[in-house]
Amino acid sequence: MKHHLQQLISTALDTLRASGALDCTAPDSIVIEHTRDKSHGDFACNVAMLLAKSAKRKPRELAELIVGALPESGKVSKVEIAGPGFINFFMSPAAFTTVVGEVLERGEAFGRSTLGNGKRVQVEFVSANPTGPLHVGHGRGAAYGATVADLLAAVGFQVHREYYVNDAGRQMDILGTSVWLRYLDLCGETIPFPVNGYKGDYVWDIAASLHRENGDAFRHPAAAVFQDISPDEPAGGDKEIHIDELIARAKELLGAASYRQVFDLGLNTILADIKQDLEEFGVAYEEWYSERTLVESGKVDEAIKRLQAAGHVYEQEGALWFRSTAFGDEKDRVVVRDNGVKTYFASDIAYHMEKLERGFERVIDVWGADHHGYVPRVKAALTAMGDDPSKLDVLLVQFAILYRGGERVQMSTRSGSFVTLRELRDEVGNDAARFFYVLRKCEQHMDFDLDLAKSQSADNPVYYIQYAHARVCSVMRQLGEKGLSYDQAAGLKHLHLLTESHEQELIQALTRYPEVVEAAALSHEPHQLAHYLRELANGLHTYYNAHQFLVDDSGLRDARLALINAVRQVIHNGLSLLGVSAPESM
RNA sequence: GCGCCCGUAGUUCAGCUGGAUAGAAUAUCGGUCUCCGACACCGAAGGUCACAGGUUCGAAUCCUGUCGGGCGCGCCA
Repeated sequence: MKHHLQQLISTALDTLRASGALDCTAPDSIVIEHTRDKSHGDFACNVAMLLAKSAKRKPRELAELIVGALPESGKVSKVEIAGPGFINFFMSPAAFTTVVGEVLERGEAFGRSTLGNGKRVQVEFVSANPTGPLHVGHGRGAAYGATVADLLAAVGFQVHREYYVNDAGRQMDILGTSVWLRYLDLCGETIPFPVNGYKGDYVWDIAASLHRENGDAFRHPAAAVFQDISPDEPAGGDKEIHIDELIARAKELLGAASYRQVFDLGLNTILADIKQDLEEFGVAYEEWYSERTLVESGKVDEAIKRLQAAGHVYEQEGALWFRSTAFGDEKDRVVVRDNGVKTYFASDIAYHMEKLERGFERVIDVWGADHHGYVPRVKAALTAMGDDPSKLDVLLVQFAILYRGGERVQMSTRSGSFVTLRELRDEVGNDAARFFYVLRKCEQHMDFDLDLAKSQSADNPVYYIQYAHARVCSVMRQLGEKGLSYDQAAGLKHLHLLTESHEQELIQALTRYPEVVEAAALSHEPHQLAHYLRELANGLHTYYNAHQFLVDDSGLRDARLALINAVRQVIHNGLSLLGVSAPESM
């Protein structure tokens, strides 16, 4: 509908310019808005006010010209000029009612479009280090990223969902070493566990399975493990040095092959858990991209060479630095440490370089907001290598704060007392979790009320929307029980009988759905869809309370049932994009 | 100290990227089932859009400053 009006205005402007009646610059885009007040018609356009200056005309005068040049349209019943120069469109009722048939005919495809033209977009999200189970912070990134990806796919982009697996690097070494130390403990050694080690119960579990399958094969006396190791923090030492020395000792005592075996058990166990967790959450990926593969394929060295060749790398104090300040970063960044180890940032540069090499026209990263400081340096690296940094969109997701019984749930990664995504899903269910996570703009700090999310009451927006869907299904069941029939084709022929204001409002809401999906996708704002669905559900409940659907007049009955079935379909489609189920009864 | 995000009804949040009288939900108060599911509906009340300037036909929205909250500023990942 909006697109249709844009066409009309655009044609009118072309006509005026061609005839010389108007001399002005072309507008960047023609904005058609839904009016807030129905006395202003159904849609309004502000183009006359925007062009007034360059056309050197008064807005209202310009509006007159445009309206005079508008081509005929069967969908428009009246056009008015109002206020400072708004062009208000009143649509004919028939322009809206055709949507009912469209929804029923297209079914699950209604709302989908080819707007994206098959352009390849990569969406990378979650990408949590496989050093432990996902927690509720990752959950928001998962729900948000999955929904953004699904929305983009719905409007015609070819979407590649990807999880970057940090299976190389120091944190993973710390995990592997933690597993080994717990294993030694299970072997009967007395092990003072490092402050910087991973202390979660899952590390014990992995160590236990290592011990179960290998007996004492990896056992070394505690004395040998800790001989000449610098003291840990409680003993007055540096916890970072302490853990690094323990990692080196593990590699030395175990040898490369055994160390890798312990390391991989930890990695694979946790990664399998993460994959299962996400799958149960309705989050699927096209690819799990391994950092280790990236390193082993030589991509990291290649990226550093490219920076070097471009003259943006220098050596200082034994380390290799990338001059990111030349591209707007706050300070230069190390890519190779003085001990020869490449930094995480180095693989990140290589990873993003490689993403663009794969030919994606858009690359979207969903990051936790605590990583916002990394945006300038990654973009700087792309610029330095001669890539186009504007192809990369980094979407920052704020953390959610959980509330239970009105009290803030305390979480601390340090003490290991974080709430896992799995615990959240078990407590409130997948549907509520998916919905609540995307109910707010991603850059908004969010309060997640656990009690509300699990309450099966009107207060809970998930149940409210799902109930609207179930309610339509229930009416259709009643239809059969009462021995009445429903003829969809006849219903579509009698849509003109739907003259009640509730019916008109519902029909107009249906016409908005494709616009909402499009806007939500392009602006990466799933909350727009969530809010829309709530309004649509409200429209249905209101209608239900005001009118009887199963009336004796078969024409009217068919028309009403066609309408509510169309509403049911749109609720189903919308919830499905959000990863939420649409039950037939509750 | 510097940088990024945020500040809208008692509370949680929208506000279609600068438009017409700032909207929902929730909480509070008052109504509605002999009726397709009351897991619902209707109504009332609730605001100096943090504050102060500026930009223009027009600002919650854009620019500057102040105040308040969150996060980030490693040869960690």
